[in-house]
Amino acid sequence: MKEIARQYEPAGIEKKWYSFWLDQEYFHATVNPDKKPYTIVIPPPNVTSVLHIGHAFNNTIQDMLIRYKRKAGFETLWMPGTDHAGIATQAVVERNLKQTQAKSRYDLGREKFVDRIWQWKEENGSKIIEQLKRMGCSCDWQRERFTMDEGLSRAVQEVFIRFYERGLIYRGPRIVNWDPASATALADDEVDHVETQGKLYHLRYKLADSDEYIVVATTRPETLLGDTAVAIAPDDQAKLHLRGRRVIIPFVNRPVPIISDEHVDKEFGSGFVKVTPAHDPNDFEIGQRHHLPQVIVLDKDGKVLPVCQLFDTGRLIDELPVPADLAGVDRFEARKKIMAALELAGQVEKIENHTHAVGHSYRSKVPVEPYLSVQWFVKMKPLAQAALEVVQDGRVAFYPKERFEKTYEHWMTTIRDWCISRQLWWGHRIPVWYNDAGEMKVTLTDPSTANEKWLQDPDVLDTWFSSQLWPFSTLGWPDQTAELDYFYPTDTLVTGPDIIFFWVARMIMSGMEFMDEVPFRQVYFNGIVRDEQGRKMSKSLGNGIDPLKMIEEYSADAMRFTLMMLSSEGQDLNLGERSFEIGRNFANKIWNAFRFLGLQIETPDSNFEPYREFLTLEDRWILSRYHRAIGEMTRNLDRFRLSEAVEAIYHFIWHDYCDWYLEMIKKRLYKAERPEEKQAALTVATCIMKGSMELLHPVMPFISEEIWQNLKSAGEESVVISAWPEADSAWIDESAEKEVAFIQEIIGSVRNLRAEMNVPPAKGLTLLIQGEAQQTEMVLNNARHFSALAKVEQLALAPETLDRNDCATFVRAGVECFVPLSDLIDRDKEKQRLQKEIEKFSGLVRSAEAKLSNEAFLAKAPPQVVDTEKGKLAALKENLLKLEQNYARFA
RNA sequence: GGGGCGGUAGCUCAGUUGGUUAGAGCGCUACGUUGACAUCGUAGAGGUCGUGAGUUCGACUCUCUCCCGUCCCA
Repeated sequence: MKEIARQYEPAGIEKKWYSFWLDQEYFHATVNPDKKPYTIVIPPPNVTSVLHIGHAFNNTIQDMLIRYKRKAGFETLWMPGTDHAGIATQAVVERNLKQTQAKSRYDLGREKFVDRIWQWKEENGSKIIEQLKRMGCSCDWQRERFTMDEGLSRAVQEVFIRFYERGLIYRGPRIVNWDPASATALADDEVDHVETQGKLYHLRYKLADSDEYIVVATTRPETLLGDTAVAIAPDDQAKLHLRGRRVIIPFVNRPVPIISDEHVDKEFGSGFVKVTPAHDPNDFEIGQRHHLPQVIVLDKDGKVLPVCQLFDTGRLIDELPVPADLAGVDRFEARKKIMAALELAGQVEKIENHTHAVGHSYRSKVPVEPYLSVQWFVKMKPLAQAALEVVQDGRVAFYPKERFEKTYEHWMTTIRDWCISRQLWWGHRIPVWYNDAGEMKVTLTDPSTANEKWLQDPDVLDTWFSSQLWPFSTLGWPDQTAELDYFYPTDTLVTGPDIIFFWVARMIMSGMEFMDEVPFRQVYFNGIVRDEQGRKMSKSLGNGIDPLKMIEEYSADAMRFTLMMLSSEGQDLNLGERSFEIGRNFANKIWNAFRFLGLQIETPDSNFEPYREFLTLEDRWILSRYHRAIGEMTRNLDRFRLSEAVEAIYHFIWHDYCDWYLEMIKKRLYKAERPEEKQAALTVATCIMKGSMELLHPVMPFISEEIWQNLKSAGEESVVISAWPEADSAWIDESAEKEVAFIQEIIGSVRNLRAEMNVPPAKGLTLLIQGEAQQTEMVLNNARHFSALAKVEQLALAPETLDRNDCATFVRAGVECFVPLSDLIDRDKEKQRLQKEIEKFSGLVRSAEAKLSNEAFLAKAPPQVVDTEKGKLAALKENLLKLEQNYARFA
């Protein structure tokens, strides 16, 4: 074979094979009734995103599954694409506009601004797709979709209309989570609760008809502008006499009633709670129960309105004046001003420190403002039932099961309606039209005529409203396409647990509603990638790892392998940059094993059948181990124990194949007596190497292809499409495995003795043995391995005349081993060594004896367990006895 | 406040029907370039399995208590 580099050089190799695969269209899936389909839809990354290590991890898992299934004979579709990401994308382009032209989106106007976002998307939106290709992802790029494609947009409009017609969508005034930074509503699950050090302000509210005052505790004094009641707990005996009386809101001097409501906790604060129905979700509900009016205090940017708006039963009935120096002031500034005024007026009782969880926008990170506004909602309860059932009965299986099923069940049973309207310009426009008469039409197209003008609802839909359709909208729905029929339901979804509600739950709901079938059969939740100290990676901490840098430094294969090796099912993984050495070193190891073969091979041949009669112990052993590795790898892939699958191939290649097998065949390769002996070893070695590349391919696609191509036979094309190996029990050879394990143990002991007695590695040794014929023969038959692996130059039965006093000794499985060391032996050291061995064995003997002398154990443990224990004890005792004899003789 | 998850070697983690001499990788120590590989080889040190109790002949494994960490929900 040609020259092979001493070190694996991945850069050129990765590029070469990826474009080969694309040319061959291996990743393109077609409707093929002769094969079973296997489908994964990618969690569409935002168009704004660049590949981070979390993406790399998530997509490595998907690629591993897809490549495995492709080799296992399925028609595999990995559907790729990107998400338009409403707020994020709009924010990026807005910022950009501001920086380059110092303009706002309002300066441009809606149409021009949206054009501009499209332009930005065309220029920048496929960055992450190119990065996925660098990783080796085998997506069907010909089918790539975008959530604002024409087809997917049609699916969104269609779903909105159908939901509306089924009475599942409604519009109304509600308290929503308002993001003042982006001036839009958010869904409940787009709010992060952040533990915040705040204050609890105790304020004096005067009673209307006396000079007495009560003390109200609040975390948000600025909302007192919108108070319409003060509430106490219904069981608060000390305060009940005040119910029905009126108090004066300080600062604005407006009288409001004292009511009682079960929401109030009499133990919290002072037991008096101010009620601000337009600016707090709980207060909103209290207001509903007591028919309180609502006062809107803040505008869409979180600033105090010039005049507050008083609503009653949904209608604006009055306007309340606001002190001039507060109008237009930001909510947090307003808090300071109001508190300063109250201090002056002597209406502050006290201020305490108070830690509480404050809702923050997951996008803009500012505190969310509960805000009364008119929004569109989807009723969740009717959809949740079916979605809950399919998970409970296993039609959708979660991995790991326990952990996320509980989370999912809890959410599904306490689910609240979903606010889907967003006050943004980038996204799917709500297909609703209004005329001057205040009438409303829900329809796909503009109903305007020459004499009647209809205006479309200005809002767009929540991004998740379109991504919830991803598993079927990408396959052509609402059209009944052949793809939809063939590939839906998809098989496996791989995603992070952080979007179980945002996305996973909603896909299940909409899948059940519109397809009458689950969107996927399995959901694998991957863990979160953290830094070495277990912290989340973030821009602000600067502890992120750039996957592309890792690919350049260590190779894509190395990155993929490392991620998979270090992650156990659903568990977070902690990672430092040096972790990727694991994958790089492994690739290099494989490369050199291949290089070793290459130096021996003229033309690669992995068919060892013609040499079957020349197969030796180690050949039978490695074939047996190989078939076990196939079984283990396959089983673990099938049950999503991906790190265990990867570990199986790692251990097999590195330790079984390289450490032992290749070392054991060297003599045959270099000094075979007959050419067939060499050929037998070489073809078995080649066969196993090639097979290992098949197993390795899902996780390390590039190096496996490179090596496989060098070992393939005529007519074979690519490891991408060659058949997944099958574990064949005919090749499992128990006796070969036992025999090799036995000689491995003795070789290990000789090496250990060499190290402990400071015998130089280069010095040959003599090994003399004594024991049962069956065992000693096994050792003698493998003299060539002792010579190659432990530099034992002479191996024989111990003669009667042996002077054991000159020997280092050890006992393994009943075989006594003597290594004459007359000139080298350090008697004190040897005694110490024996003493250590004796201690170890006597410990084991003691614990086994303790067990067996326990009457209860003998009576109650299963007989099989007792027998095993007895056998164990006998063997241990025998070893111990021999050790003690040797020790006695030595002294 | 409610719930989930985790606490096993210096570090990161396996240990899935209770019986193992409790494992792996990295790191560490010693030795070592014999014709694949120093991105390597050989050997070794290192753990009262968070705490306390309980169930059992037997607990890293099952039950409960508490402590610590972490995430989600209110």
